[in-house]
Amino acid sequence: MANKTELDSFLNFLQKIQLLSPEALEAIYSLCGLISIRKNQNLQEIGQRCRTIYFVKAGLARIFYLKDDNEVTEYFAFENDLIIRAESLFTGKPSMKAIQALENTVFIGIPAESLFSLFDTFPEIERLFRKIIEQAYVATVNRMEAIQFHPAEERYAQLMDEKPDLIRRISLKHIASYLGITQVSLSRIRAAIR
Amino acid sequence: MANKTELDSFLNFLQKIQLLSPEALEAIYSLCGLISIRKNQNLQEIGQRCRTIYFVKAGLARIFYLKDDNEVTEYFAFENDLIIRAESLFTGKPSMKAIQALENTVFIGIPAESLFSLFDTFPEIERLFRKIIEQAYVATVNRMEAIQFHPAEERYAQLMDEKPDLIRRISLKHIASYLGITQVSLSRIRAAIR
DNA sequence: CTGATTTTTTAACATTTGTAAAAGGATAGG
DNA sequence: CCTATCCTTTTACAAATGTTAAAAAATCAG
Repeated sequence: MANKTELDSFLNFLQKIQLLSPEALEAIYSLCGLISIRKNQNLQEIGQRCRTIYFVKAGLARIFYLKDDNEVTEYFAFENDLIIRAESLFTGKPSMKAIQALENTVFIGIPAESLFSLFDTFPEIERLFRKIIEQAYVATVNRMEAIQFHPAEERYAQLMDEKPDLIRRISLKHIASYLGITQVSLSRIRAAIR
Repeated sequence: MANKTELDSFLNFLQKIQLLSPEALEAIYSLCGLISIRKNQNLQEIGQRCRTIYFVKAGLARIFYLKDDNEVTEYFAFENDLIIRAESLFTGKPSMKAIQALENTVFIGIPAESLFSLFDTFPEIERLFRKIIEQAYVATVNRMEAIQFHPAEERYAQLMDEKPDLIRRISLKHIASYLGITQVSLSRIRAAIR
């Protein structure tokens, strides 16, 4: 198990979403574990049922899946981001998605079942979790809108504007698949705005 | 306020997601109201802050927004579907989206603030709501995947397969915008598979 | 029923994005 | 330092979808 200072960033992250009593914090704390994964290794493989909620303490990771033998990046998680394979966690089905470290990465992991069982004792933890999902839901609806109605060039410009880190730390092929375009197409876009 | 039989379908819908105590059901029941909207009229206008959660008791409705003066349909709600402008409800910002009745429609409405304030007394209602959002979130992630990586023709075929009702009850221009393509493009697709 | 309005289809052309293959750069391990 | 590998760009061409306009079909109101 991790010691308390190692979990500071995570517990702070949670407190900003929903203030928690010392008891609830302690209960969450006691479930947390640290997992280190080397660059390019997978934290979770495709086909596994997702039973853990992760938080990136340091490093960088992504969720990806295979579409016709091509890797498609669904999500990037930087330091202090949650990373959850929700389609599996909420449905109980095996996940068709993998979690991969794009740099040497330290994750904080919480077993989902243990966390969920805290909901009965600590409604405030269920509330925290509800708010997390609400935020993720709104973000996803907005991203869907972008993919549907903004040309790839705009989406690239916006992404670079919001997260200039991406281009420094993530290979362009991953960024392309995240944007829903091919690498060739992204190259063209980059050439056009140069 | 509505009488109990009028709310049966709604309360049944909720019970299937999360079993509720009689007290919790009664608390929800007492907040519900019925609203009838004629075909092509808006239940909620663009620019209003969303403060109500709706359920379609009878009829058919959609959420849409304007993109360069064109109406884009984000969501269709048939009988026994929830219809919520989440981006506004969860953020408190004015909604850029309208709710419109596509047929004469009877909605059940619950003031969101009143419902949310039940969360403190009835954790089971917060749980219900958490599960509703989880389902919506997973559905949205899947839809995003479809839009990103399945050609329009496949998406149309799948939609017709899952909800054959759509084509009978909804105009093709609305379906086209829901699929993220132009009406002309949808016409071509329909001509191709004929 | 009839004319007006709306919806859907068709056509021609432009633009965007994809595919495949090759070349150029960068990087890591020996 | 050198080679092998991976990443990125470029090129040429194909396919999908958008744009505009007009015709055809369906729907609606009087």
